[in-house]
Amino acid sequence: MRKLNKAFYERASVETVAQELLGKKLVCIIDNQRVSGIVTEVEAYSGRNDKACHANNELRTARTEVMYGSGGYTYVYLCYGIHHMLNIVTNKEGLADAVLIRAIEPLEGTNIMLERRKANRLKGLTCGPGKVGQALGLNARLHNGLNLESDQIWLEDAPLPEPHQIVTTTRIGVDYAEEDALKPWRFYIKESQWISKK
DNA sequence: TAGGTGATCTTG
DNA sequence: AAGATCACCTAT
Repeated sequence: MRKLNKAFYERASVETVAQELLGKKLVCIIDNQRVSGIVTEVEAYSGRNDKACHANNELRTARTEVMYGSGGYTYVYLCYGIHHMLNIVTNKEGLADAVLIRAIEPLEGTNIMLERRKANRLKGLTCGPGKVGQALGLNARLHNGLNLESDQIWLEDAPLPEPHQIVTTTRIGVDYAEEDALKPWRFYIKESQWISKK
């Protein structure tokens, strides 16, 4: 299956890219260990008119810099001192949008993911953004700004889920974002067993 | 339902 | 230079 390319990520609508990432295959080769999974839950964040986004109000710092680059790169950051969160940078250079990968369905390398997560069953293994980062072996210092057409991490094309299989809700954990907390920018696959919260 | 955890950002 | 904040997870 072919890798999703720059044209896919550089599109102007981050909500569209977010929805279309559902069902795609995420492959990661970190520490020589190949693991993969199907994307089951995502959230869109926009650098303009979205108080929930780290790059809101054109905020430009060392951390947010990668989001201002062109689409098709990783944005990995540490949250609450513990969780390494994987985001996909979208849109053109200068426009800081990103999609948070919140859950995947484990596919290849499940033994490695179980070991990294110190778990003994697939149920609950990768349903939540912190769990995804841990299962993939991601680290904010090492894996921020990676090209998604590289051989370390990429997404492979797959058929879109039917519209009726996609559930749309508000985003998790963004209550502080006032009116933007109401944006319906979280998307997940309805019947998937790997969802952070139904 | 509370607490752990540490980088990041803002304020003084 | 210090303190508040934070796109979460796990265990009581």
